[in-house]
Amino acid sequence: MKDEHSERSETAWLDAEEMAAWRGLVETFADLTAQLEGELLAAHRITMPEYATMVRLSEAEGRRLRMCDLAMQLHVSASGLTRRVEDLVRRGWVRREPDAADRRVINAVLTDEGFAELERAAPTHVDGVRRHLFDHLSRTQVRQLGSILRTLAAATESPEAGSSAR
Amino acid sequence: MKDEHSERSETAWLDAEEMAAWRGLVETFADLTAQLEGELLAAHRITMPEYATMVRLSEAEGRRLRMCDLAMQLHVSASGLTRRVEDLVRRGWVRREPDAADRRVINAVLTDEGFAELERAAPTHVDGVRRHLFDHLSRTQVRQLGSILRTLAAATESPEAGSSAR
DNA sequence: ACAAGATGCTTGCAGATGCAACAATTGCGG
DNA sequence: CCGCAATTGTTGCATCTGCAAGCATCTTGT
Repeated sequence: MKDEHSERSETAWLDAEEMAAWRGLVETFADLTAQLEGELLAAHRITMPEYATMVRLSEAEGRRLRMCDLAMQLHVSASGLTRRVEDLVRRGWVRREPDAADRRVINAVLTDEGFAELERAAPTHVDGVRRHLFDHLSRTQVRQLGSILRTLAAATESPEAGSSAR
Repeated sequence: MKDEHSERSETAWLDAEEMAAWRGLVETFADLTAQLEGELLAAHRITMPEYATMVRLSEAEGRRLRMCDLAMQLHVSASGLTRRVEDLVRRGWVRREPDAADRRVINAVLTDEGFAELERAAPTHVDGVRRHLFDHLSRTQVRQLGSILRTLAAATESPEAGSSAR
């Protein structure tokens, strides 16, 4: 498969439809996140990374997560998370607790203040997502988008056949 | 349409389908860009921002763009672009030329070496996009995605009616 | 039980980026 | 024609992030 575009010097270019879709995706996503980031920052002085961090903690069992698990979920390096949590601790929204079972581990725990802050900020974010994204899409389009994303998620997690390099 | 979630003080939460779509979008896009960035870096020692910069220049009239216009297209600050171009100049891929008509202006010009490098790197990027994105989607899905993105682009650029806050 | 390797976290350092301040140039109103 | 605001770009400073190194702790093989 994919043999018809054996790349000579000429690359297997994306056709017009794919190109437009790709460009649009990058552009749209950039705009969208910039908007959301701006609104959240203006209304609550919270950055998106901070928000995402608190969201993950709020959803975790006991509102707590090991640093390494949290880093994994947030797609950031361990060192990056250390500093981010440092900051959240300084603001009183997160507490650091050593783990009883494994003394290497530090648990990041969302404080009551952090949870309250998150409850205040969430509407801004959710409204932003709705206003900038879903309000413009039909029910059908939302379903289609969901289907597309599920397809991609499935493809990514499975053995990703198709890559010749492994 | 969609009037059932009139937001009172209670936030209009995203329903399960919207929530999944939003999360999936963020997650998928992050994975995708990380992959592409990694592949481009491994194969050509070029970062995505560098690549995007050269692409924009290559598409411009005379392969040149005023710094401010380029910054706009790339969604970066003027200062950020100054440093990025600095680096590309150091690598011989971009040249800086004062503008004859407006002496405040510096034109960033893609050099022949830069263009050649871009021609070498583009296949890696394009293949990545195909492999990680379009190969997993049906023709119909690509069309749907394109349609969704066009809808959003149109909504973003027009007076964005629907926002109660302005 | 012990040594070696794996795992979890932090810290030093470097790179990328934005904002504010600044300099140079242009354009516009009177 | 003059002066002042707007535009264009660069530099200083702060922030965020990742990688590599280092330390502490856990796990595994023998």
